[in-house]
Amino acid sequence: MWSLLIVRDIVYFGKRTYGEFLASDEGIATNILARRLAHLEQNGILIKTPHPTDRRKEIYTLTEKGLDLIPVLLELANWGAQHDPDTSAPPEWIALVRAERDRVIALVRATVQRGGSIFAGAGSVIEQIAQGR
Amino acid sequence: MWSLLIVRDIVYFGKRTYGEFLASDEGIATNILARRLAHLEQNGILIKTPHPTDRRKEIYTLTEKGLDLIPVLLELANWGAQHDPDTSAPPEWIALVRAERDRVIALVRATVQRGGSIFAGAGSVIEQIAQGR
DNA sequence: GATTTCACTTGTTTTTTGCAAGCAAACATA
DNA sequence: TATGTTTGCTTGCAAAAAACAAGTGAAATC
Repeated sequence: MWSLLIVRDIVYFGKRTYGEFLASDEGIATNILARRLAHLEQNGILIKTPHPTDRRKEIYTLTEKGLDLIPVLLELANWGAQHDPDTSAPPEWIALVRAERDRVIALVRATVQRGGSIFAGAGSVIEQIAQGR
Repeated sequence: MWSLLIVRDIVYFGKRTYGEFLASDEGIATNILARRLAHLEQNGILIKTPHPTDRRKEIYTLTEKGLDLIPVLLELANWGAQHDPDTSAPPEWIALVRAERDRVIALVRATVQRGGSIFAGAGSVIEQIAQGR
């Protein structure tokens, strides 16, 4: 029941479609991914909407309930940075979260809500932080 | 891999022995519990020490790495309080965590480190909070 | 000395996962 | 317009993991 990995992929890397989840996410099996997505949708953590131009695709978006998992994800990343030797989180990002927790949470939330992510894509959180300095 | 439930039982309810974990924890199977404990021990999240008076028992204690999971647990509880209809966390506790996060984390950490817990036993965190007011 | 408690282990069955392939609808190309 | 490709799944089947039931030995209790 590690569905939190999907939420993490959305928040950190801006993954939004079935194919994107399948491609990354440390190699999840396609039937398991389908089940987890259905499960997350049933639990009101994300919703599926048709892609505006490509009607084959579905866009998975976090609900309020899903967005509220962001603090949990940040704490987990912080823990991993402290204790997991092969963590992938950039040290300056971890330091920023520790120093300005509330502001970072609000910024991440607003960014993800409008389709952005922490690390990937234009208008990412790290990009905004870099601009604002 | 829901080993976090064991850590939660330690932090919130002061569970420390195999039998205590087995009794609560929403009915975990005994062989699975043994495997999870071994796994947590291997990963340096908890350590097993012989009980001082009863030599049949083993005491499971959180390491520094394990104690550092406390913020994650508190965030999960906060999320559950917001969105899980049948959450068991007392509202006043959740409110306290939100209002004085850093102080609560430090207090919980110190309490668990010396064998206490948030809710159970003498000298629990909620008892200390009630005293200090 | 017999019984109970405690922390496990050892089968066995049931559920979950991983892998491979397939499928229909929608798009892209020619 | 015909053909091939992409996309989001589903379907069988083997492998791994979990739940269930019972047992074991050491240490405590009676």
